[in-house]
Amino acid sequence: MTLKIYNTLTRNKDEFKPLTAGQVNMYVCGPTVYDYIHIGNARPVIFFDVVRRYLESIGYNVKYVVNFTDVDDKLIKKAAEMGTTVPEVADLFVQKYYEDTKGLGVREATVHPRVTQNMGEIIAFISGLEAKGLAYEAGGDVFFRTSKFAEYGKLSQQNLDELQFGIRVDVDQRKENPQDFVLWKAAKPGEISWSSPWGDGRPGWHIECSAMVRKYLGETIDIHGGGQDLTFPHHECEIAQSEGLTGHQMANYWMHNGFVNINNEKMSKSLGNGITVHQLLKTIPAQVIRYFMLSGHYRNPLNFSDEAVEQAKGSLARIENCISALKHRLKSAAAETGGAPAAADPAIAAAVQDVKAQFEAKMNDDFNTPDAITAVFELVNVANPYANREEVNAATLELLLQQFAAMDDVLGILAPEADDLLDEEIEQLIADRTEARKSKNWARADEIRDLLTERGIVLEDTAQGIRWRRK
RNA sequence: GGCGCCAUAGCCAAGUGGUAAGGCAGAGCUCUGCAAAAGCUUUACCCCCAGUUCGAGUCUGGGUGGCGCCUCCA
Repeated sequence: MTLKIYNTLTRNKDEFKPLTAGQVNMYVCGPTVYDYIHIGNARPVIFFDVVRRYLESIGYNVKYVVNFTDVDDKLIKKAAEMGTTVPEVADLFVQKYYEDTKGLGVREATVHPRVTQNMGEIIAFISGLEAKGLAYEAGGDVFFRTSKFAEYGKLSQQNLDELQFGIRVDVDQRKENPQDFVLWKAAKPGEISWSSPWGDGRPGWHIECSAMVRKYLGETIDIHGGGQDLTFPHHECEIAQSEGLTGHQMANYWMHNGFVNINNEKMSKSLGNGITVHQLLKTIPAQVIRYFMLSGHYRNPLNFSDEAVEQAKGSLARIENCISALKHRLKSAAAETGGAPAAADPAIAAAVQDVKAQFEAKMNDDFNTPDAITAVFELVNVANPYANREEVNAATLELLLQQFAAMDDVLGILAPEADDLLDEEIEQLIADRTEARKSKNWARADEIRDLLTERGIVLEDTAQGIRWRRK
């Protein structure tokens, strides 16, 4: 079974073939660290984390690079507002990025390079472009000469004659062509700057990714990803720079995720409806956020709302209850079988194989996470009836649990193994309730159950004794 | 103006031309001391109009509605 990836470059689901067998080099455009990351930023963060996890799960060694843009106009503005320096703003929000993404269960990238720590490579890159006639200097700024790169526009399939340049930002009159873009910006008085052959200044936005991709991953990489808004101009410009300089294709597969709307509206500063991950994690478990993000296909728009969160919670509860039931049965099953290991139930084993195959087939189909989640529910639909049987065996329970774990290793939607130690007081209350129930003292039993509910512990009476879980 | 995306049940969301997955919510039932969890049952003329086809949610054309990008927004 082969992995297919929708490639923005070809507008087609292409079969994935890595440059080097068993190895995937992948770059995703990271945040500009001038503020907390918001729910929109969280989508590529979570989605590409899942891409990376899936590639690893099917045996690839993945080198995953996510950059930080730690100097630009927004940082300069923020530093002025906060009465501090650009590096301090950057350090603060890089730190917050790590905290928030860790909170979302995201595995750290192989490398998180920062623009300001790669200034030599960036300047060398621009010099290389200049030497090839692909860049020109004008008053301390350096621009990319798009007229010298015939394929400019191939990623976004834009017809340059039809583009309306300057629709949002006035065209700099020093440009030879309006579509030329800046590689190096001369510093204004007092601005943070680095010295260069063109005077003091700082890099333009696009050049950092070209320079860091080349440095950390090579001239041609396997996968380059980011939000769909980056297709043009950002990724288009990266291609122009990198392919202009090296003469080699920059990335074989270009992936772009869709946007997150909030209550069916575009998230924007003017609407004031931005939500940071930092805020979100205070009230919503990370697993619920991940489930929500993965419940839609990554290229489709996704609408965030209270209702969507509630639905994600409810859906996850079904999976978690199932796993909780399996674990509970496993405890008593281990005691019942008394050491004689039984083989897994063949019908269940076959069903588990089907689920495994379904999960992989869906992930192989351009990372169809909504359908992959359906495979998880198919397993729930197999596991629940089994967990309700009078007789179970440990091997089957373990097989089911392993398959849940394997899928969750990719999706990361289940809460990590909680510390099952209850305080003595709570243990005692549960024991008291069991006594009360034996003597049919229902009032006392219900009283204790209510007490525990208030403490966030849900009790479930089963044929195999009390099962409890944290709410 | 150009390029591109989307439209499936109350909600979310898949769907390779061959009788429309899955989840949430709702209703009823079973189990339970009562619950919870679980199980069973239950809900779609796939935005509209043409066309191609033995057969269209799926392909083509035309509408309608929503959205993204067009130089620093994921």
